[in-house]
Amino acid sequence: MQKYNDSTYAILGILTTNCRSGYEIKQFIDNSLNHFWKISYGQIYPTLKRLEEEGLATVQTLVQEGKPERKEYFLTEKGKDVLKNWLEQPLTQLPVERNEVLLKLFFGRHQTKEQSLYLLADYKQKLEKLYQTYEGIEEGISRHNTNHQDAKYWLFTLDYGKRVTEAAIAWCEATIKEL
Amino acid sequence: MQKYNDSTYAILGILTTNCRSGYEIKQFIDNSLNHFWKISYGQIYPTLKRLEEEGLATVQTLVQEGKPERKEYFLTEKGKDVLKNWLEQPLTQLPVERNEVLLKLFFGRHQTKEQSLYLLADYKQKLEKLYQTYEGIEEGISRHNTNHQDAKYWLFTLDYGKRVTEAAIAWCEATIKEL
DNA sequence: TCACCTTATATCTTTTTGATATATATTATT
DNA sequence: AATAATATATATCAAAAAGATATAAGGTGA
Repeated sequence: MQKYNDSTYAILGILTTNCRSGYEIKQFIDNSLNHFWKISYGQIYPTLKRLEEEGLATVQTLVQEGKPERKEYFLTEKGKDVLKNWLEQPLTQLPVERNEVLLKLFFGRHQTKEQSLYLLADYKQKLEKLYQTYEGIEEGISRHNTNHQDAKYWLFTLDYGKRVTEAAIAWCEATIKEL
Repeated sequence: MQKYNDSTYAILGILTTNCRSGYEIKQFIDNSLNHFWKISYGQIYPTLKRLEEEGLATVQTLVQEGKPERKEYFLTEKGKDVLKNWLEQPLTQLPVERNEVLLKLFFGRHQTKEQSLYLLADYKQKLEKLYQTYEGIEEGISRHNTNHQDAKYWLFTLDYGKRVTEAAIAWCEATIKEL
């Protein structure tokens, strides 16, 4: 069987919700997947094209008045199978993080203490804001989508974001003290 | 002043330690930066070339017998300035994570409960192994490099890794229970 | 001694990102 | 009312980064 990258599977998964066009998929990603999987248009459009070429999805082109034309994609049985199959595989690699703060702190010897402290305080503040964002989304889901079939799983991923962010905030505090 | 990306600054920083060639830099990254900043050869070599072209570093080519020739890079004053200047700037973006497990769990509705449980158990196990790796590196630094000027900062970044990993492990446990 | 693995160095291809393009609709400002 | 700015909707393209492959030598085990 052909091999696809994880972003392709993410798009397959999103097509099981009612997002059909590249634009809609991008919206969905930005709203729901953003904290653990970002995808740009430059990936989405070529991927959709490939899905169609390889029979994992079908397209329908809609000519809309006043708007650019819109291509709607629908999963085929084969597409659903490929998604299911991927879901069954255990993960191949641990998550990768790129952390600019750690990178700067790593070379902290070339900074003054004040600079390092400022760096950490600023980071902490941004993390706290992020945490609040998570809480907001969580509340939104709990309020409006409680009976959505996917809601349960969405909340799990948010909980992950909250816990990890919380740990990072605690690290900031501890490191500020130790500096 | 020219703009550079963060990997360039990472390489500038590494050149302040005694790593001089592309190969050595890669080793250093894999050993010390890996958990928050991965860089491939495909970035390192072009970056070194550019550093030289723009006067941030100088090169010396050594012909070695029995081995490919080796280019050694040395930071110039300008290079040191550019690094210092970057260290002073606050962070521009929060760290980005790509988490395959969350991606799969997000589409958990298409899985059986057993599959999700297995996914989480497997993830948890990998995280625990990672945690142990951090502890190992931490011990190594504490034992051999306590008086290295950079050691303190290296330990901070490791502490971050440990705390965040710990939080992720706790999330696995909680989610397994809730499923 | 041959096959395989590791070290050391570097390049090339594919993926991904980030920026730009186009066209219309809507809202805000002078 | 005219103009400007912003948002929606769609898509492509150039540049950066990751991952795979290349080369050359040395070491190791059967």
